[in-house]
Amino acid sequence: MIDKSSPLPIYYQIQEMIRKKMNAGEWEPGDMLPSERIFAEEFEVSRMTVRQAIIELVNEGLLRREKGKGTFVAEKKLEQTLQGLTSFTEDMKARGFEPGNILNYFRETQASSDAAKALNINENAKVYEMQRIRLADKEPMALETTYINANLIKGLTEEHAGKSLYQYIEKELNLKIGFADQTLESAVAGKNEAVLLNIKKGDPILWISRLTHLQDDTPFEYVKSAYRGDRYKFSIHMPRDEHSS
Amino acid sequence: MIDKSSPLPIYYQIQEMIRKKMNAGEWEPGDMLPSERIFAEEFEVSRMTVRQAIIELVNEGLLRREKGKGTFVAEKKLEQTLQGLTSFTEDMKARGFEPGNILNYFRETQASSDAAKALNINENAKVYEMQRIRLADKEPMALETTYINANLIKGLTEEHAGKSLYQYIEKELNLKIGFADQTLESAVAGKNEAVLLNIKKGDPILWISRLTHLQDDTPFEYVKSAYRGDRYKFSIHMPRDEHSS
DNA sequence: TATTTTAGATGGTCTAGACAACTATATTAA
DNA sequence: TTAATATAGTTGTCTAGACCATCTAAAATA
Repeated sequence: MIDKSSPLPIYYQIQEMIRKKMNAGEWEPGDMLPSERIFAEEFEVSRMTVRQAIIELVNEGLLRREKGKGTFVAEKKLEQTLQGLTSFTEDMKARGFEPGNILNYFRETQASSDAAKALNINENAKVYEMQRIRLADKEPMALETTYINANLIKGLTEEHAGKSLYQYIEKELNLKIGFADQTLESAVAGKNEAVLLNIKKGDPILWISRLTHLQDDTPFEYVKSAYRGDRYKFSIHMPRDEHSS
Repeated sequence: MIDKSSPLPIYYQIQEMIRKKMNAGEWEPGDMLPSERIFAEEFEVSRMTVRQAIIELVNEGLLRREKGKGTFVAEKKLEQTLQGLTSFTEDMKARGFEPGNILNYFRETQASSDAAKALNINENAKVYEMQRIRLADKEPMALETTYINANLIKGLTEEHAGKSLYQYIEKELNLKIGFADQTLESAVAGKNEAVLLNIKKGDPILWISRLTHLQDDTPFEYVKSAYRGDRYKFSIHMPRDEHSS
């Protein structure tokens, strides 16, 4: 497993081995890894070398160590980052609301003009399109329309509307999600939004558009959400770099 | 300098020592630090212990190492973060507008109710309060009201309204800026905003509130901005963690 | 039975070296 | 003078231990 004559550092080889086992699902979140001493014995290396491998993975957030207990596979960052930042469900829970959904429609269709532009595809290219009313404590909070590039994300069904789309993409399709760009702008409700959100025409709404990309920068999902201005505030924390004098 | 009998780990003490010297300006960006062996000899500790201190500082971005050459103080990232993210001037330049200001007033007064609440001070505590109309290509873009805790940030004058407040705080007062929390919400313009922003009553506006904190978590600045909904979109990039399987 | 003690396992810190890889400088040979 | 070579100094990697602090579970005790 470990090649001591390789030009690759031993600690690096151990790192890669651990990464692989985690990716293969052999070690799952919460699982305890063999102790440093066991690793050292197994690979016939010094414990410090094992530690060097593990410390880096801990810094990356892949592993978690607890003194006196052991080293564990960390919970997936998946939920913490994009998921946490973009999931309506998580957002509402964090605000103390009970999230809910009403699916207006789910269909496979041709891309509309703005969706095609955002997703960087032709106007007649196939997309999945769905519209949901997002509820918080059973009262409408947002009207959300999602467009997904059907040539990239294949095999999507109405079932996925309720579950985690990102999970499906990463686990089933084995694609890596990269980043998302959002824009926020203020507007007033038109007749359509007013009816669906149970507010009056001319009431303020917050338009949030999200364009989600794969790791290779290909956009695959375009979401337009109209949040009720009377119920929703968008919050953002901007940390200063730790290292700045 | 290093207390081996201290309960604080030696590597941690070395870290703190290095941090202090950098903050004190004794070691400036680009400077080469004493080599690991020199440190080890000076403190009479093992070189591995010195390395543990340095490696963490490198991970934090404070130091930079080059094999065969040495360890150096990294360039600082001052302007990149908060400054870039919160400065109207920078924001407008990036959007291709020519930024401008009209100062409506600057005064030292007692904190209003919501400002006091945000800044976590008494309602009769002294604050600097200023209101500016922010222009983009000579046309109103936002109406901005700023409240600053006058007991924390002393000696502010009308002069500072046009210049960089953060620069003054960090360079002159020697305080460290920590982070900022922003909230965005949609609303419609009242009579006052409509007049000052040259729009109609009932037109959409985007309220952006920012609460800026010092490094010790003390809030010192509260800014309420009303952006014209027809001119302004707020953008945010959400990178996925590099390390996620 | 319930509580306390103890033993064993874990990660956290540290040592006093070693050799490899890389960089810059000084020396030597063409 | 120029090019090749040695040298010294740097970080990178690694060893084979050591002791400490914390946690868990088994064993001893009340």
